[in-house]
Amino acid sequence: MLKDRSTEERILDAAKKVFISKGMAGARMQDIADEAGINKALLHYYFRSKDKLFEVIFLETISRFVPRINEIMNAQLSWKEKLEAFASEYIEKIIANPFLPLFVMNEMHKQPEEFLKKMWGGDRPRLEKFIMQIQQAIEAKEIRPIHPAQLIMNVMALCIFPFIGKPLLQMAAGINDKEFFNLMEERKKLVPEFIIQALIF
Amino acid sequence: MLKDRSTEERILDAAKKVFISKGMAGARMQDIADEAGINKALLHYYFRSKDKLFEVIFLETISRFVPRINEIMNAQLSWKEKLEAFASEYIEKIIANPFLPLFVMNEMHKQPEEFLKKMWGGDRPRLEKFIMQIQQAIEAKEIRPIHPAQLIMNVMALCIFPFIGKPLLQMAAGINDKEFFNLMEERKKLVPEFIIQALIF
DNA sequence: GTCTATATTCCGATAGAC
DNA sequence: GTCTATCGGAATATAGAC
Repeated sequence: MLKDRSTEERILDAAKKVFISKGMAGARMQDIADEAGINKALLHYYFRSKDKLFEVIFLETISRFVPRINEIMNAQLSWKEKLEAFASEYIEKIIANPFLPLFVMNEMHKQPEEFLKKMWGGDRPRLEKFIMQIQQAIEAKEIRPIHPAQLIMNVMALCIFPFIGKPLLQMAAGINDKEFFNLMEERKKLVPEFIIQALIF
Repeated sequence: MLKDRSTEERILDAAKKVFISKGMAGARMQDIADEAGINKALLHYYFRSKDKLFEVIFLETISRFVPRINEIMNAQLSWKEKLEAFASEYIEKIIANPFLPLFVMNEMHKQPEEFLKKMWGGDRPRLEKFIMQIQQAIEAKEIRPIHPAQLIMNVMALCIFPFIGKPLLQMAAGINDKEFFNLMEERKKLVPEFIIQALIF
């Protein structure tokens, strides 16, 4: 807790930490106040309600993750390069924010309709160009036939799931935190390789 | 709500539905009472507290999913057949209980220590045999070298994640509920194929 | 802006009639 | 066993002093 940071900034950092680790329903305003080193009343002074505070955190958080998808998927890159860039960058990001995927998935399930509008207000992921590249690679007999949606699911699953299922995986595979971290680092290269091997003849 | 089902049974069904869709923290005893068609007091009559009721639901739920892992992974099957059996059976099960993965992942993250003890009290997943088969296949140059833990992550990710990330995937890939269901059916065969193709030379 | 104290609402749990 | 009514605590939110 640095003294020179503004109170509002400290609240936002504290709220992000608490909301992401406990979820909206599990988070307590007292937890956030303690984490920020202030009292509850100040939270309401800066942000009217818990709902408002949550909304700020939520939108700010996902806005740091969405735009880069479009940058990668619409760049002048081959489908292989896009897979490599996506896996590498997003696994890297999630390593730095390991609780974020479960948080986002939870809130997406709870607020399906209005969430979508706010999350991608004019900022929907645009995968058409990538999908066309895949379809062309299929027609050119470069890769096996696959529904583009299945491929997208596989990419997201392989990048995101290990962080959501970490406890399950640690139990099933018998690995500790350090080993888990090393495996995640390795996945930045392993995931695109795995996918490309599955696709090509 | 069938009249001839016992009150305890109705409560358990209602609690399962509410807990799985809202999580422990988000679920209300009133919600469960309404869903079961009774009042709150009866919940406490049958199960002392919310915690106790949740524990019953949680253990009963996962116990229907864990043992089958050991059955498959220790059967007299090749590593390919085990992958096919696991993917097919678990995707099938999750299609019938689509909200269950997110529920289980959430509660695993919240109760890491005691969760593990209860979840696998003498019933840990035993993947040693499968792991040895993979290592032997690697040594025999049948498949590419891969850390067994990475393979296990990939299998679980490809089977489980689509249900957790459904809203995200529907947004990214632009698919509706009916199309999503069809894709999940297709995955029972697609996932093992995808993995095997990625593994073999 | 920041605090203490308090109001208000919500929710799990219990008491007691039937 | 099942209900209504209510308690008691916890959590969000507000009032008001400084």
